[in-house]
Amino acid sequence: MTRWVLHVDLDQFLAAVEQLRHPELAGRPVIVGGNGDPAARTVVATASYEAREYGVHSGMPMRLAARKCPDAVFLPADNPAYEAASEGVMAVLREFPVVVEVIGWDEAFLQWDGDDPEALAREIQAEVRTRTRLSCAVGIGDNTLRAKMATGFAKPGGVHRITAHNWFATLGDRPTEALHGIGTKTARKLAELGIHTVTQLAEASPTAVGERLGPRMGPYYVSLGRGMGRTEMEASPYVPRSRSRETTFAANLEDWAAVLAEISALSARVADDVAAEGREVARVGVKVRYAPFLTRTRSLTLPAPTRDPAVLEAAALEVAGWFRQDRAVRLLGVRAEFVEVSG
DNA sequence: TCTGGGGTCCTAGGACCC
DNA sequence: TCTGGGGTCCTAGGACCC
Repeated sequence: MTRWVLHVDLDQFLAAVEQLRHPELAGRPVIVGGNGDPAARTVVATASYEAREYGVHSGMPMRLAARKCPDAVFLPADNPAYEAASEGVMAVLREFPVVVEVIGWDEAFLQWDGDDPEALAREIQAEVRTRTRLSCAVGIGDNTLRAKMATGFAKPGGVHRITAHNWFATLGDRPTEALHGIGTKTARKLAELGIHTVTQLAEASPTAVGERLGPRMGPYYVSLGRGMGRTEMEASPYVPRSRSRETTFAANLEDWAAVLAEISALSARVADDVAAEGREVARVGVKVRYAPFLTRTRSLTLPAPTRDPAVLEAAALEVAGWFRQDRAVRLLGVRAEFVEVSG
């Protein structure tokens, strides 16, 4: 028996859910994001495979997506529907003799001790398809990172295995940015240290990288290069650290009174979320994005933890008062940080 | 190409205390 | 009178991910 980690990743999840409940959209380019307005100031959440053929992908500005694929069907994001679909999939996964750690609507890690992980992966794919009509890719690894990286080779709908045996053969020559956890900024800093590939990162000195990228992050990045990851999954339900609400306005706010009105509205929504959570808030933060794209955040530790909506609103308004008020505002956000729970 | 919304964790500096 | 080193909390910002 060997310990395996399986990474289950649903294919084009949001678009797939929409195509299932609107069968006439099957086979058509579907783009989900924002309020469904292709001219809105937002980005693509998920594009169906048909839309991807036009060069549309997640994170792309919606207007650009509309230009690339004008005949696509544009749909607003319907989060409750995706949450429900996700629950259905996770319930199927939990019926297998595995430890399931949910890491997003469309992703989960599975911990399994056994001998034929490919067979298990195929069974899971078949069962998920039968019960939910959704298709998924499964990455197999000897830890979370390798399983997650394997999924990239399994999409769409396939199975792929990466372990210590083929880690460097598969990824050694790839740029560091290919690794889950390394983005553009970090890749650039690593390049300044002469580290361009996964193999170079694996062979780098953790201390030297730490001097440039931080005492914890430096050694962590080197461990990513070596393909290190967790082998124990956490099945206990996720406990959020914070709740936030934010809005980008179709037209910038020029008037500070309007800003304050929005802050009040956002804090009311956050207070509702907090109440649903049944927990107390320790800190309140406000985010302001000015035009063209300058973002500032300020926050405040409350004198005493609370879930009182009036106190949360007063705190948000106080923090909002610390910002400069003479520039057009593109986005506002309010965030509540919960009192830490121990254990 | 004019860049969402909802999150997490890390870093670094300053305040404050012993 | 001047100075130390360590620990903890607070805060703003950065980076990354789905």
